[in-house]
Amino acid sequence: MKKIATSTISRLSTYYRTLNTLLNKNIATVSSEEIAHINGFTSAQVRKDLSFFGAFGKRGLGYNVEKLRDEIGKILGLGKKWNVALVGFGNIGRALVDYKEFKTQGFLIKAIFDNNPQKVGEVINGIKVHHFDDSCKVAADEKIEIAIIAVPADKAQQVVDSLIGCGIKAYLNFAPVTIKTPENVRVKNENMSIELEALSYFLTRCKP
Amino acid sequence: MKKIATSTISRLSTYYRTLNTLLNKNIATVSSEEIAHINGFTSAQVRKDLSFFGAFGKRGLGYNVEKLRDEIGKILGLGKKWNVALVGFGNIGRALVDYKEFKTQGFLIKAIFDNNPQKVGEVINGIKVHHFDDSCKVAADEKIEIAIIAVPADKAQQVVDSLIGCGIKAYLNFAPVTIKTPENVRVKNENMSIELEALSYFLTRCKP
DNA sequence: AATTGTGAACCTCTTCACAGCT
DNA sequence: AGCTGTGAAGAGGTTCACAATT
Repeated sequence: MKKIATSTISRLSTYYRTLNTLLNKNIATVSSEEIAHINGFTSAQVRKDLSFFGAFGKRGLGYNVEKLRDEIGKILGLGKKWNVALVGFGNIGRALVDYKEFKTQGFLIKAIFDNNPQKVGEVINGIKVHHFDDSCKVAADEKIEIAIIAVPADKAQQVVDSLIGCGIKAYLNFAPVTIKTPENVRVKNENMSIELEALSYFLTRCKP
Repeated sequence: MKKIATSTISRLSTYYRTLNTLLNKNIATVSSEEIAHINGFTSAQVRKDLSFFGAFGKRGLGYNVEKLRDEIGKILGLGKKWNVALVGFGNIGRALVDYKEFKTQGFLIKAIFDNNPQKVGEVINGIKVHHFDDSCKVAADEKIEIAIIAVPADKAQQVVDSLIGCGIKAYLNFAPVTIKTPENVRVKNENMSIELEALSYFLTRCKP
């Protein structure tokens, strides 16, 4: 299969969200120009992104909002529910358990792992906190496909190494370190400090 | 000034973190090859990124860890403390108040804003929750330079519009919407669902 | 001998511009 | 007439490869 840029995939997510919003407003048809304008892209970019996966519009008319939403959902694999494990039940971890957006997009946290004996056994929103030693067994039982890494930076690599051994191939990493994985494993980073530092750079360089 | 790619800036943040780690291990000198290897980049990339800002190494020897760390810190504007406001005191907001990494990188949350009267007046880690109506006054008093947006998606744009009116020019946005701003204002997005959807795409497309 | 700093080559992503449908 | 879909052109970012330096 042709390789698709990660920037294209991330824009598809944005289009998906936009189309859902339009659908809630009972708007039936939309042009690439409108989708672009809402999100600050160009219309050519929108059409090009979609063209990698097929021809979903009608020339002269635009796109059917619901149909395009569903097509993008299919591309992104959002038709199914994904079983997610949360690793690390500190501040970030606790916030993520309550983050509504995950559930609405079909990402269901099915298990929580932590090493702290005081936390093990706790139940939040019906989700049980397990000791990390049991992660492989629980991951298999719950058919976990994605792990969210919310452990301290110096533990992140070993946690991921261990979970790769349990067969988990996709990670959302909140720890501020680069995690090394084999080719067939994917890590996405959510690094809040890096974004803040980009703002710091901007404010420092771009004084009025 | 020459325009620098945002990817370069984000890698500089990574180098900065790497150099701090090396410094803690009392390592005095490092090569571009080593920095690259730790983070999964190429050595040419590391040298090119640095070259936009100056010549910090010694040919044949490499870079002095502490000196390079300080130079990158200077580039990113990390020499000073940044005063940050947190807008929205829900799940995400509460987690961010306790997020240690912000403080260690010099980003100090000085004020919290929320509309909920039950939350207004609350004090966390010595930080007071103010009503959003008072945001301009408090932002001025606390010399706020950066705002973290942790409000629901449908409120994010109006919150930012209002804060731009108070003179805040840099935003870290956790709401899953595209925020429109004038040229001289910068928004960085921290969109966890987009990253998860990229993992969903990967798992769907790249089956073994 | 080792490693930097950098122009040039290369590759990837974005935008243009227009033929082709509706 | 209006808007999509797309090859080609353009812009931007990354890697190469080597002269310069310690």
